[in-house]
Amino acid sequence: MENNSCIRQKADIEQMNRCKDTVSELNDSFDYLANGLSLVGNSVRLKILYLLFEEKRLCVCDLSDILGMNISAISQHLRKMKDRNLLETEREAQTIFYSLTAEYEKLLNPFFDILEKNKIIETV
Amino acid sequence: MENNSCIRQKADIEQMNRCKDTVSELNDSFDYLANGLSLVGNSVRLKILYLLFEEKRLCVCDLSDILGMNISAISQHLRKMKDRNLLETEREAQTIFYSLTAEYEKLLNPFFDILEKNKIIETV
DNA sequence: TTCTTATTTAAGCAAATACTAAAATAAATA
DNA sequence: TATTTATTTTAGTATTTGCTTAAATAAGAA
Repeated sequence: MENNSCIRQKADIEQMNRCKDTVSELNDSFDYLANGLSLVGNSVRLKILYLLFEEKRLCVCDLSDILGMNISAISQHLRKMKDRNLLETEREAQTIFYSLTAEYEKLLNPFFDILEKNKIIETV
Repeated sequence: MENNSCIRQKADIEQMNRCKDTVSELNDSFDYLANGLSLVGNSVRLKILYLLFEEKRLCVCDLSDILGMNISAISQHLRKMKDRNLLETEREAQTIFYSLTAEYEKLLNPFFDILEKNKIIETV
């Protein structure tokens, strides 16, 4: 981090300051949002989220079977998403069902739409 | 991957098969979308995307100055996003300006809205 | 209480990611 | 043509992430 003296001759000082203000103001929001999006930006977790969107609720064991992956690996993905409030759980005897939180169901809808559209295209 | 014999007694076989079909049908779409979202799910890149949303276009050097980061680091982030079509470039003499592609400007709008709302809240 | 079923947690490792530093490209100007 | 300015690329390294294996919880059934 020595090389940030690169300021162009033509650089718009006012613009630079406006941008720096935005970044420092929103710094925590950027971190928080990026962390949430990084959870969605993994194909195993995206599959889990989409399956929960379609099926409403599933348990670790279902997901392990569907995705052909170790239960422990799935459980660790679910935990991360629950910790960040993308998912919630309800227990039914020994079985713990995971589902999308209302907030993220809504937020992720545009992406689920994209996937749904692709499904139709690929089915034709 | 030995432990996926966990199928619950109560598991809904029809549901499992439906889910497996969805996953195998959409497999490439999941990978592609997750890869795109993983790019957005990094706070440095999210900042870059939001700044480009607000300012329309910026060069590596501007971003390096605004974010207080090495030009090389920023350049590598920009390249990844350009490769995946989140960003496009236009050259003006020696300076290369980056901007959001129309597609991602639209797709990321709900997230930019969240950030904008936080900005107002934090400013009050 | 012991056994089974469903799930989580902890430890360890391999692969992926982000950053630094240095060298390479590329256009404009002297 | 040589120099400056703007940017990219390459190589190396440290951190993070995702998965495996094994041990730990937790609830219901024998």
